[in-house]
Amino acid sequence: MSESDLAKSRSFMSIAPEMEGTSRARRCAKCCWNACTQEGRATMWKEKNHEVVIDAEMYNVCMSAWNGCDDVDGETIARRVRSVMTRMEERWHASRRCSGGDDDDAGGGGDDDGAHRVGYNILIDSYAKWNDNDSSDVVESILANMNASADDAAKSDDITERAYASRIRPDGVTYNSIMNYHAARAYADRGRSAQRAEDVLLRMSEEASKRRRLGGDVDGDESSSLHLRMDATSFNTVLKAWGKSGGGMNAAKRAESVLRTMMRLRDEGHDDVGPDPISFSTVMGAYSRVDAEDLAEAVDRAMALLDDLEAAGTTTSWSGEDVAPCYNAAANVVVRSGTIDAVERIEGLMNRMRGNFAGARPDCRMLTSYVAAHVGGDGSDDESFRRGKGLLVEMMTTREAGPEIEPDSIPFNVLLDRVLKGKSPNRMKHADELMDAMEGIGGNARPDLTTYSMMIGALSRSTMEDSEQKAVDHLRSMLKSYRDGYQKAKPDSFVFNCVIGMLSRSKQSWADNVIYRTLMAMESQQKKGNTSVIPDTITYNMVIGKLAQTSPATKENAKKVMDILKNMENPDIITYTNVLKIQEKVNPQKASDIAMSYLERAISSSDRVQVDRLGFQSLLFALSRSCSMEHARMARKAWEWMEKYEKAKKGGVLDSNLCNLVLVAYSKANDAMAAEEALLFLSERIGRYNKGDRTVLLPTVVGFSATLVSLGKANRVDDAFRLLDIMNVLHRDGIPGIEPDDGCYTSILGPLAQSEAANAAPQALRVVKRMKEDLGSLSAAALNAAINSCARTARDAIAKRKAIDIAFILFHLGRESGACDDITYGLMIRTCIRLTDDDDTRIKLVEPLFKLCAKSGLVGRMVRGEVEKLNNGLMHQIRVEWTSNVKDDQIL
DNA sequence: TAGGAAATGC
Repeated sequence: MSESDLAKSRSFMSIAPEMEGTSRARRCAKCCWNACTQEGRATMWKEKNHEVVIDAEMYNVCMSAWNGCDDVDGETIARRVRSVMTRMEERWHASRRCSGGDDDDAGGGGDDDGAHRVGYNILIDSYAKWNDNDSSDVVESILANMNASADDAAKSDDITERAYASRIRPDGVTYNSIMNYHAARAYADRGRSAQRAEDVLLRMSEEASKRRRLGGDVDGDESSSLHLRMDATSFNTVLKAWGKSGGGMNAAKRAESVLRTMMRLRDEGHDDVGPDPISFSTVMGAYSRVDAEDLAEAVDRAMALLDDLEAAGTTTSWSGEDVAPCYNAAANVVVRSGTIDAVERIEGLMNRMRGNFAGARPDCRMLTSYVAAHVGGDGSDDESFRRGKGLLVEMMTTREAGPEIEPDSIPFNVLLDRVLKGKSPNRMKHADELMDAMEGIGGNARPDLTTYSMMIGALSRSTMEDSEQKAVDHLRSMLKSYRDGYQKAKPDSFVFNCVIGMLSRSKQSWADNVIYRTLMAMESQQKKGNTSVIPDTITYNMVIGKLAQTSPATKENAKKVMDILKNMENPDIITYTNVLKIQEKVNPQKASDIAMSYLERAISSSDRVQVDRLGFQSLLFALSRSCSMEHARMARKAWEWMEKYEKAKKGGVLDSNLCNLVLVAYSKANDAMAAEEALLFLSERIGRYNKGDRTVLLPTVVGFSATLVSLGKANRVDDAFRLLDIMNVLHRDGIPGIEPDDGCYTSILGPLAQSEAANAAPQALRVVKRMKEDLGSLSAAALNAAINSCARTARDAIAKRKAIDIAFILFHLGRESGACDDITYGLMIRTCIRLTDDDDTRIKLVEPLFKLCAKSGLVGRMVRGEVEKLNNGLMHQIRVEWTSNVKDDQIL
């Protein structure tokens, strides 16, 4: 930055306070920002030339400009203001250090103003705009530091230091800003922040009397800074805090008692803390936010407050305009109370206002309550809708002397809200009529963002067949209205998302095309600088949801989904639910990796848990499809984490089906420890159940089956039997869905057959025998799995001989139960072929099997395949039998 | 430094 640039910035900044309007405020802020961030270089330049100095005032103007920007979010404002302040402080401290004795440099720190209370006041004010962030301690420490610095500097013998003390000492604005900070945070914290605001008021009062006692001696000749005066604003800010606190009747009464303190102080002669109309309307606002059952009492309190207002009005110069908000607030309490005579009471209020304050007349806000009183609380019948609409149109229609009440969309929107929430079958027709009326009146009464949001929102909830067409039409007229310069119709992400959501659910053939065009329109709004239209998490979720829905799932779509995910700022659980939905079909291993990393983050982050039922299910499901032990362990960890969280919160995420998924994950894992850990998980739960905890969630037969799979894999048949015993006990105890079925036995037998254990065949026989005992019959699946285990395991001749015996025992057990199918014969033949070494023995075993098979009409593909493996001679013999016994269609 | 309005996604 050159000298002239800096000079330009300076002169620009000097006119900044007169500037209004967002874009100009921003431009100014940007200019100041540039000036201040370039300040390091400017200082170097200054040191050479002894000329250009960015002084405290320039910093203050810069901070004030940022603080005044209303089209950036509060966090940005607070960070920018703080950043300017930090530079200013650094600069100030540096110049104080070098001014100590080195007067070589005439342009050095000595002539610098240094930090000023105005800057800190702005800083505190900017923190109040940063929502969802607790800066209470930061803000309080700014105040404490200002006081400490001032006290410190005031003790100095140096006159410059003492002047600094007077510049930095907190003033009334500082204290009011601190209270305003707490008031801004008070929303629904049930009075904690309001109490803090009130505490600050008390401290302010103590500080004011302390300074009065000290008189003008502390800060030398700059004694004006010792004046600290409380004013009505200080008290009103505390009233606001109680009103916003969400503390219901108690908070409203606290507010009223502060108001009564103001009246007492006024009566004692402290005129500048006497209540003004704002005080009264704020307290009445607090009464309008009490719980439903307290509203009747709230109406009485509001009326009593009006008595006090009117009494005070006789000795003040309040105009009708000043007090109108109080009557409006009272009318609002009346409407909320839902009292039957609301219309009459509001008419009474209007008369009362006119009678007590000359020139007072009802305004748009009063009209809003009046119309709301006409249509009542629980929706409206056709008659009261017409009356309400007629009233609005009449009052806002221009006559010779202009309209009775300035056209405004808000009372229309209130009526529209009631109509849309009402039960009249004509409500959509009424809504359209109302929008036409708004259009007809024109100006500020034209449909605005709220109107369109309500209409489009209502359409997206309705089942009308052409609702998506209507919503699209509304969005179009909104865009046109905004394009024509109507700022109140500035679209935001909500209306776009709502329409896109409807279209993505639509069955209309044109919907996909219009989704695309709507996204384009969204992008174009963004490009034109409409900052309230940003594709957000919900937008992306709908797009991802749509991609994940397409069937069959393709790799291309999965990749698109992953690209979107990568670029998303705040993917949430719904995003991941959709991402997993498509990845599971395309690449299950990747799906479980994604689930793993999401859960790792969720578990380790200190933030509030953001996992809902559906999301948790898809996360566990993804993990349960993996073969990795790490994933199984994560499934268990996530379950236990969620269980702990639910215990504290009484949520409803977990159920038996989700519990099953943990055990399924272990059953898939290829790891020696899997069975052990699955049992541990299970026995911990059963142990709790046995100790009398009836709330513990147990898996169903699905989860137990999965555990039996793990045990089968590990060849732990005795443990499997114990588990079956436990299932029977629990079943008899009345736990639903836990009785062992034939699938349980198959679960043990299947992996047993896959295992390479030498004793697999006798183990399988034990299981089959137990199955027959327990259930009275066998299933083909179980039987086949057992026979299969005979074929795979035997190594030496004796073991082979034994395995064949077992296979035939199994076969006969199967025949007793009528459980043999074509696969059974195939497996038997395969077993015989594999476990015999000479053709004689082989044919001796296979031939009767085959005959039996053919006789039962069970020659299938597998039998055919096995028989073809026999050498030619044998093949021939069997073929003779085959062709004489088997019909063609059975061969195929 | 007060006061009247709306809402989307698995």
